[in-house]
Amino acid sequence: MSRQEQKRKTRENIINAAFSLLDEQRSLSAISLREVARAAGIAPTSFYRHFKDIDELGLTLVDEAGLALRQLMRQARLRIESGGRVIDTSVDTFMEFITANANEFRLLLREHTGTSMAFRKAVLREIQHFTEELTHYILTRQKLSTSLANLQAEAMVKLVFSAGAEALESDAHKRQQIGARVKQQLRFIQRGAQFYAEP
Amino acid sequence: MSRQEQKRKTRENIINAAFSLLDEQRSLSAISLREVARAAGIAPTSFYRHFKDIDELGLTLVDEAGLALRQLMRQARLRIESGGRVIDTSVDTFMEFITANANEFRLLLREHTGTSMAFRKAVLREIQHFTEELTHYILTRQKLSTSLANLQAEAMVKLVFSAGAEALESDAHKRQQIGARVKQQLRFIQRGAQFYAEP
DNA sequence: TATTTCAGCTTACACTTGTACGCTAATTTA
DNA sequence: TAAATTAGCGTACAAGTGTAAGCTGAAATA
Repeated sequence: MSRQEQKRKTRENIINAAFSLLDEQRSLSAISLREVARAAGIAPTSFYRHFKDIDELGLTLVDEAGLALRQLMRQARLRIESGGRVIDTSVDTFMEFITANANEFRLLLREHTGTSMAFRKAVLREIQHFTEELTHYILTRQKLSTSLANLQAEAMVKLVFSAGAEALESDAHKRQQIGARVKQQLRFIQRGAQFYAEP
Repeated sequence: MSRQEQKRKTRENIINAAFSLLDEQRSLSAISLREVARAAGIAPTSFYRHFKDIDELGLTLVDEAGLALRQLMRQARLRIESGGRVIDTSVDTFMEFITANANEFRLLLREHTGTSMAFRKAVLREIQHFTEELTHYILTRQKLSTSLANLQAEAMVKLVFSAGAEALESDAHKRQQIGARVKQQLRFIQRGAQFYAEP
């Protein structure tokens, strides 16, 4: 096996090992370099061949999670364009996402309010990206000013993420209830924003 | 000084010391018993005379922060009853609260998505209490079913807390903007819920 | 083929952590 | 006053941490 190839593979092992450690009980700041190395099957000091810090690994993980989030958005868009109702389809897709990518989403949630400014900013960037896309989408669907659309999008994203956080620690049944509730709440916002748009 | 009195005082020192350590960079799970003891001016082992665990201290801190939150609610109610506009007054009061009690609010925010199930549940209880009170209040002001009022209250609380999180790391100017935004978003929800109430 | 590069290893060190154990001195109780 | 209680302390230990230093063997390069 080529050297490059091997290195890339080990790096991937480290990343996967780290994600596997980020369950309900561990945050980024609570996993140690040695622990990650152990889970990745390498010596502690070999870690440095791939990342300067454990913080550098952390930022990489946030980026990866953000990537997954963007894939989610793309999927939701596709489903909507092939005839789904906007709110229902979006929420359903989101709920599927956090089921399939629990640790990635948990990472984003936790580090959003976490102890590292760098991590918080990294997560915020992902969320803002999410919000911007939604703003743009709203503008194509409702007759609203940009600023109203942005307010609406921001509120919606916050509610959806907040519902996602709840769903993350619920079983399938409860999760469906949460989904139904947030859908209704999103409709409140949609109607309300529309109201303020009219002269 | 009486023994009881002295003990209560030391306990308070421990609690204050812990709060002072919970700044932007530290979460409950990241402060060590020894650190708290050091900051409180006692020997590490003396800590055990007051708390079984550092987790027991953590729950105490969450309770204290929740208490502060309830005081905030009472103050908002008073201001509204003496003639303030509901949404504006509530948001303004909330923003004052997180300015004056930054570390307490930060604790609630962090542990809400934190690594300890016990802490998450403790915080959730406080937020639910908040939501219930708001639901009740909405019912006295708007003509809505209980379930619609509850949906509305839940959405509002989530947006306010979310805005609080943002405000926590902003200066006074930005904080005011955040306040203005969330006020508008709350009006969306209010209008939207009202819409769905009509036959 | 001879040389250089470098991913991964072992060893080592100085720290920090939680907490068990037993002592002291002052307050409380009898 | 004599005895009991107890808040707080000092010492000690095992376990974990990050990371510096230097080695090895195989792949890449010349």
